[in-house]
Parts: sequence; C-alpha cells; structure tokens
Amino acid sequence: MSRIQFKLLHTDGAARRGEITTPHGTIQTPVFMPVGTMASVKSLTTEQLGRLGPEDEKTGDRGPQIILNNTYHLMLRPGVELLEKLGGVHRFMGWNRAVLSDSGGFQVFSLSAIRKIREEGVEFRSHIDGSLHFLSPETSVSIQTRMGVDIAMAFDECPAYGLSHDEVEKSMLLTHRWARRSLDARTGASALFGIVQGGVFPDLRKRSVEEISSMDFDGVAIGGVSVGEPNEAMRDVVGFTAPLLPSDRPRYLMGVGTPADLVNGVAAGLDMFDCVMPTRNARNGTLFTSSGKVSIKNAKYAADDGPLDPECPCVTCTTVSRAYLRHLFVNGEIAASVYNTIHNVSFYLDLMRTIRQAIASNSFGAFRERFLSKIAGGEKDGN
RNA sequence: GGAGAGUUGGCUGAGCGGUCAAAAGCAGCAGACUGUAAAUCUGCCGGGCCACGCCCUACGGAGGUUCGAAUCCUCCACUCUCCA
Repeated sequence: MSRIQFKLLHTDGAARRGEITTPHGTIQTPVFMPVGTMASVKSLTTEQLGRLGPEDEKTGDRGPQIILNNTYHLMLRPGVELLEKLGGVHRFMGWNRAVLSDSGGFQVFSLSAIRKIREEGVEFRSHIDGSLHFLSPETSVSIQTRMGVDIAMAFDECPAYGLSHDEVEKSMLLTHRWARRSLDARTGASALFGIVQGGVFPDLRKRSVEEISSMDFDGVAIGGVSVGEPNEAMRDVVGFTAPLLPSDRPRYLMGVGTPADLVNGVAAGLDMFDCVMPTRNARNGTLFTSSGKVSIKNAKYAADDGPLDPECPCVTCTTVSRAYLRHLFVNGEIAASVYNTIHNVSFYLDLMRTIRQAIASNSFGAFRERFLSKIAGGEKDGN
C-alpha cells in the first residue's frame, strides 16, 4: 500500500545511511530537500534546479533528489482543482523527481493572524484575497494526494515557542488526534509522514514520539522546531528526540537548518531535512561556503576577483568572481538571486553527499569534527 | 535691462525664531534570516570624546537683529522661471 520504501543501508554511530524508493526516483539519505513553496525553488527554473549539486555516484544524475512544496500556498493559488487537472505538481512544474509537501500545519503557526483553530480543523483567511478557507487533516491529506506528491505530511499544529507545558500538551494532543485522522484519510496514492510535537518539553516529546510511532506512518518527522526558540533549546530537543524515533522508517527534521544543524542532525540519527535558509539567505546576500558564511554585499568583496568558494564546483563558483556577485547584488540584479541560489543549494547538496560518503566509510564522526571546526574558523557563531 | 523663485548633510528634499546635528526617501556601512505572506527586515549613517552625557564644526558667503537664527534684516555670489 505504501508508495515508498525505506532501506537502511549502513550506520556509523547514530548516523544512518539509507535509501528511500519513491515513484519518482530513489533518494539517498541523509538528504536535504530544497524548499519550493509555490512549486518553485525561488529564483531557479526547474531546469536549473535539476542540474545543481554533485553528480550521483552510481547513476550520474545531478540535482536534488527531492524538493518540498506547500499545501497552503498551492491550494490558494493555483488551487488543487487546477493542479489536479494539469496533471499534478510534477507535471505542472516539469519536475520528474520526488516531491514532499508540507501539510499547511506550519502556516497555522506562522500565519496565526488569520486563523481560527477548532477540533475539526483550521479556518484560514487567505493572505492573498481574504477569502475563507478550511484545512483539516482530511482536506489537507486529500489536497496533497490530489497534487500528486510522493510524500504528504500529516496535518499538525505547531505551537509557538514560549507556551507553557500545559498549553503545549494540549496542542500536542490535538496534533495526535489529527495524526490519526490524517492517517485514516490516506488513500495510498501518496506516502504519509507523521509529525512529532511537544515543544521543548522532553516528557511531551517522548510521549509524542511514542504516540506517532505507534501509528502506521511511512515516516516520522520532528516538527515544532526552529520556531523562535534559542539555538541551544533546538539542539537539545533534536538531540533528545531523534534517538527515540523508530529506526525502520525515515526520520525527518522539519525546517532545519544551518549547515552545522544538518551535520548535527545526521549525528543524531536523522535522515531528511528541509529549510528555506539556503534559498532565502541566497536572495538576501548570505552565502554558505566551506569556510563559513559570506555576506557578499560587504564592501571588502568589491574588488575580490577570486571565486566565492574555491572548493565549490558549482556554476557560480566556477564562472564568476566575488566582485561580480557583489556587483549584481548591490545593483539588485535578478542574476544575483540566481547565482546565489545556485551556489547555496549546491553547497547544501554537496554537503549531504559528503556526509553520505563519510557515513559509508565509517568516518562520519571525524568528518563532523573537522567540518564544525572549519566552519567555526570562518564564522564566530558556528553556522 | 525688468519681475519673481531659489541656494539645507553624498544625492533628492522637509523645516521657516527655541523642543534642529536638522523629517523623509535614496545612496553608503553592518547585521539578521532555520516545515518561505521575505529579491525581506533591523541597526548605524558630520566629527571628537575619560560617549546613557559633553564638546567642536554645520543649513551658499559676509555682516546684523535677538537671551536665542537653517528660520528675520542687509549686502554679495550663484542657479532657475517669466517679460523685454
């Protein structure tokens, strides 16, 4: 019945090397999924996206193995009816690899000004035209399935950071009931992942893992993280929760993170990651390199004729200089976003490939240590 | 030659007796960004200092009126518009 299959290939400490088979290709894990909210990884054409990152060791394929789309945004525009009629998101955007969709649960959190939460579901007012919409476990899963995604996410509630134990518990229990209903709404056309909540409270996280793991999800995700909590808190939650997750299914850390977060996440035993950071930061002029972050708009790069990252084989690093990238950025040229996004996404994909190789050769621990100190050398905050 | 308008910090441009080191925007400099309402947002932006306060230099130039002037008066310089 499940449309995906997970195979655990190898472990190196807690780090896992695996494979997820989907109708749109096999995904090597640990994997990073670029975010393409509007069925588009911002500033890239589907074709450009498809050529990013390192070449696959075996198949010779390039590019992300899987990307993320967003239910909330796509249901508003262009709408699920149209998407379905046009053959689903893959066909719509000309993407033939895997797609995972977020359920809209996060928007319940991030767009809190326009929501009304009930047991049944969430009433939204569209941020686009103010029209009224309703999202529930059933409608969310249905929309995701009709969009034709490979992996759908259960509809959850993502509590804001700073709520009390009782409030988070209440929210978590709602997420659990919604998880059950999401699962009951699954038709089998898309795989379905459950989402663990519980905020920053270990006892709640533990309960949530137990509850979500007991259900027949195709994978389990850690949600409710990177919602404004201190970095330390996030790391604690991930470090505590990840090892509790079932080992026979993909483990997905939602919305995280920095390169260092990814390395640490893998070390905690996680397989899948997504984050807007590489794409958003690219558009805002912050680039990730092998020696730390580079704010390309800084005056010091005005006459810097060298490549952004000498160690990076991406199109950006092999064709233009830092000086040119800065010039494009300060002048607001669209190409700045394109070049920057190409690099940042490539950097992330490259990092994941390196991580996979390190695990395969049982050298992940050493790699992690080297990586973190190298990054820290270039950046004080370790990102 | 006559009539009128104007000259403000790198630029555009408010202010029209004190609360003005001078609004706002731009440019410049730096920072943030973690399941994307983000090609966004925030801070700094005359100089100096033993800096939550003080000093210096500043609103075309020079004088003047006033307790006090970017703001009022006089002259000078320059710019623009209209009429000859």
